[in-house]
Amino acid sequence: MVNKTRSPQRREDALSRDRIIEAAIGLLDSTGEAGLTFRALSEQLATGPGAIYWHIANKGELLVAACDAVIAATLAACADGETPEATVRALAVGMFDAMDAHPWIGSALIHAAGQLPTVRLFESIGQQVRALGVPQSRQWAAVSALWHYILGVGGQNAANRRSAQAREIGREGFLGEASAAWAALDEARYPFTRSLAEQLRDHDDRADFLAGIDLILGGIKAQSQP
Amino acid sequence: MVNKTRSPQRREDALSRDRIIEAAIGLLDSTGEAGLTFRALSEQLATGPGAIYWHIANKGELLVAACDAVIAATLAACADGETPEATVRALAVGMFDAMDAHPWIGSALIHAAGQLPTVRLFESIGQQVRALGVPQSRQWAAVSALWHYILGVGGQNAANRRSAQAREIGREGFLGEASAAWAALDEARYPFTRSLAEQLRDHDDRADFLAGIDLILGGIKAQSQP
DNA sequence: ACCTGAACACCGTTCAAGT
DNA sequence: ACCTGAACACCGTTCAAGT
Repeated sequence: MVNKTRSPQRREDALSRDRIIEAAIGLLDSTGEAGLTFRALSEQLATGPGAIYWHIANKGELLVAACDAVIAATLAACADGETPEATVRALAVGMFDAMDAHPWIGSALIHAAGQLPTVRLFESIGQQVRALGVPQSRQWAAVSALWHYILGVGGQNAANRRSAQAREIGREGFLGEASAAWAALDEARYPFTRSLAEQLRDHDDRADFLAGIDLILGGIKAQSQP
Repeated sequence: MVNKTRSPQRREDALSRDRIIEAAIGLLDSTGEAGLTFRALSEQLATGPGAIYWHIANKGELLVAACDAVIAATLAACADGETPEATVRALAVGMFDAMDAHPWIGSALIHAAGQLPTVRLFESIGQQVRALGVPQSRQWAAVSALWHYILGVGGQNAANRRSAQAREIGREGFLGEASAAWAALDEARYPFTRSLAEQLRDHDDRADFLAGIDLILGGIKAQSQP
């Protein structure tokens, strides 16, 4: 009759690392990076700010843990494609959608350099690059290009979101303003940017992201068979 | 005898937007992003924290302005190469070195989404992509890929620097630890990352960065002549 | 016009004290 | 073992008061 497993029978509402991370993700999603404070978090968990420190060392660790929970779930949900290329695309799209649903992931990933969530992602990309048949000596460059590109897009999208949110305009309003600003640039100094003003307003983030992935995949292929 | 230009004859040590930005850059370089506070800055300028607000709206604007000063100087110093490809490489290397000398630039650029410094960089890349002969319909994707890649590397390098600085180990110490961590990963779950542990320790950031640029340039060329 | 510096409303984090 | 919440040492920003 004695329960040998030492799973403690806690009150339903007991604090735990996982419950804290879950609440942190919710707070980050709903109020953005600036909205995650130990006071707001502890209020949501019906406790004091100090309680959280029993389970988590500091805010940095909390952010990395929240990021890792999302990344792990995202990578696990990415189905393998028919070809390595298709799998890379599925992985990239999965990451894009995760960063779109959780705009704080981009900057969290950058701050988590070298830690668990980045290793997960690096490994997933690396396995597919291997599967593509890229020779050893060029694997590093190939993974690095895909990796930095994905992080760059994530960071940029997150910044755009934050900017739009701060000024209480939606995606359309943000793109409209940015497009107008580009159109108003000095023709002599900014001819290229100016010419893309319209394209900026109408572009599709997701499709453009994938186009970039394909471009890099094309570069990888071109290197292998010159 | 009357001086019609209204350039005021200020005391040498009068505050100005430019002097504030200059001091901010110095503080960011020497103490990192966390070291830039209005108190530290005003102390360095021998004034009170409130004085700065007469010249600059808030901290965000200060960071963008500091970033813009560095970017403008960097782009101006990039010499044109013999070919568009060479110019893209010169531009990329210039940005890499700037981000290496001022590790805070990476995250500042990401936060400055859509503002002056990013427009400058976008324009510079765009003009070279045009010069490469990329057709209109593919210019956006090409610029976007280079752009996000450069930002991604900048953000990542900045994070690595900050991490190394926080733990008071140098670049070698940081890479040594990271390499050891990769080598200690579970072979079954992280075969790719594990296999690159040694390469991580010995790699050359700058050369790898350029390899990525070349890979993307290769992808752009491959798209144009399939 | 430009600067001063105290004051306000926040932070992350610590820690004695409780259960 | 786990939680409480007051307290500490900071922030960015404001603003009456000065020159």
